[in-house]
Amino acid sequence: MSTQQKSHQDENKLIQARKEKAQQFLKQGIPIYPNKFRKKHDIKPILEQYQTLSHEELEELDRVFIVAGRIMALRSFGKITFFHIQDHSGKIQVFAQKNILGTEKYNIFKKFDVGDIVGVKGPLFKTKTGELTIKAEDIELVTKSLRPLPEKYHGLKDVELRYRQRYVDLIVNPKVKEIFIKRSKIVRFIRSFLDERGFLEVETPMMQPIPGGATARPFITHHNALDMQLYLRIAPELYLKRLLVGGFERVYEINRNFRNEGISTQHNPEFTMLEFYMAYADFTILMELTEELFSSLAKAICGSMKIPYGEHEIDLTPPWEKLSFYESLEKIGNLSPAEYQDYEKAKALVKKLGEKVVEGEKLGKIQAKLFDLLVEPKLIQPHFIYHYPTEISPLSRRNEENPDITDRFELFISGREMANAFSELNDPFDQRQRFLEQVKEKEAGDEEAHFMDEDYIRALEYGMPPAGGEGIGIDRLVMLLTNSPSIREVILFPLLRPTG
RNA sequence: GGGCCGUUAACUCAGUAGGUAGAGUAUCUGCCUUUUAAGCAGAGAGUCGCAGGUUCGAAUCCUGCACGGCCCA
Repeated sequence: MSTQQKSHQDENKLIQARKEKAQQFLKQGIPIYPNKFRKKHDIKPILEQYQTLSHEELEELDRVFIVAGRIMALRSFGKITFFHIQDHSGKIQVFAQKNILGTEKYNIFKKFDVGDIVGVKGPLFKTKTGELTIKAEDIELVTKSLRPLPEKYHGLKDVELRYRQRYVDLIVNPKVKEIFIKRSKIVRFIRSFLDERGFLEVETPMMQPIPGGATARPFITHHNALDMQLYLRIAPELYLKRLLVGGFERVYEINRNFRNEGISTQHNPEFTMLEFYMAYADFTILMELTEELFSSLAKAICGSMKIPYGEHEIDLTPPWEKLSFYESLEKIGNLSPAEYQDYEKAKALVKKLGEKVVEGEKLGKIQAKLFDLLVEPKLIQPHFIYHYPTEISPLSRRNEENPDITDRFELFISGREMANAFSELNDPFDQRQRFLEQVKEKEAGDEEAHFMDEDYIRALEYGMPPAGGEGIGIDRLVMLLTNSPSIREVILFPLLRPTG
């Protein structure tokens, strides 16, 4: 269906009427999309500064305010009208009176609709009910709105419409706006947290010839001029570590990753990730840094280290619980070493729990599935799970005492993975072996297995200082700090199938 | 991929043991100079998601499809 047909189809009488009204304005010489009005004041500061003043004090103030915003509610009484206008900062009531504006202006104003953007000039006063209000001496149309807004009391509830037309959601649901303001504050907090500690923010490729740094299916694209296949990145990790080789000792990047996988309340194909790398540090130092980051973030954003999430209260006060991967299988998963160390028994158990086991899958991977099924959902309060099997950690440094496990941890809160960190593997011999293992798995049919990256090996051969590195899912963090049940509530435009 | 649920006016929602499609908000008209989910009186507004089927008759029952939500994988 063409755009034109489509736009014709979703016309309705209300839109028709507004279009006709707009034509009437034009005929009267009233521009419907002028760009001449210059507002001087934001609404929120006006409310904050003058809310407490008395009637008399406001009268003595003798100040004219020039504000602009969208008409949100209109209560008309014939010769007077009350309405609210909403700008980016807040909402204030405006009082329009025929005697003050004059008949001509008042009659034009009376034709304005809820949703129109208007500019208002006038002094402040307080109504009988004590609401701080602007007494309009002038009102002009700044932008005509052609579509009716959702119902004023219930707002826009239809989840699908809210995501497809987020602009409407943002106009009518103040809580949605708050989430995205918080999201911005969270990201800004993280940046200054890292900047203060000497980290350098960098940007590395989103389009990569070899996708690396995570086990995930990539999106594939093609560059015409170079006639080459490119992948949207699944992680920035290998590029950031090349920068450690290059001599930057503390780097971070906050940006989008893309994974060609399913969509759920916790997964969007593109999502935002923080990754940071710290030379001359290891995973234990990162645990402390993570505790510090999360707890100070909660305090700054939510005002407390104890925050509500769903039916739980999450306590982010450090220090957090720490359990090794195998300890967690035993203590939280209630498994015995005999159950999770025996390949056949572990495999049978995974199948019994309803998860598939791919032929030839290694024990580490099966243990990870047991963890996902039996442990992860129970980790409501913050838990560091550390010492993951080497088989499932191809970029992590081996533990000095036991080469079958790595100096790696993941952080879980509210039953979800929030961070993944490790002492980085900087031994090019070992890294090559690990890549070769991955390539074998890829050849055996595991689409998520890592690619061999010869240039990355070459970089390690120049020498990468020992380092700790960590990735934190920003969307999930925002979900946690805004008490949002779905990742779509914290992504402005989540991916949806297009309609018709 | 599987299961369950949803889709009715611009928005929020009712609805029928199968029998002419409803309310509130919004819109339009009229009255109204301190309202704030303003009020009062009146009017207009719907391919009941789409396509088939059963039936004298389907928004309602059946099948398929689309989109979405939740849960599982």
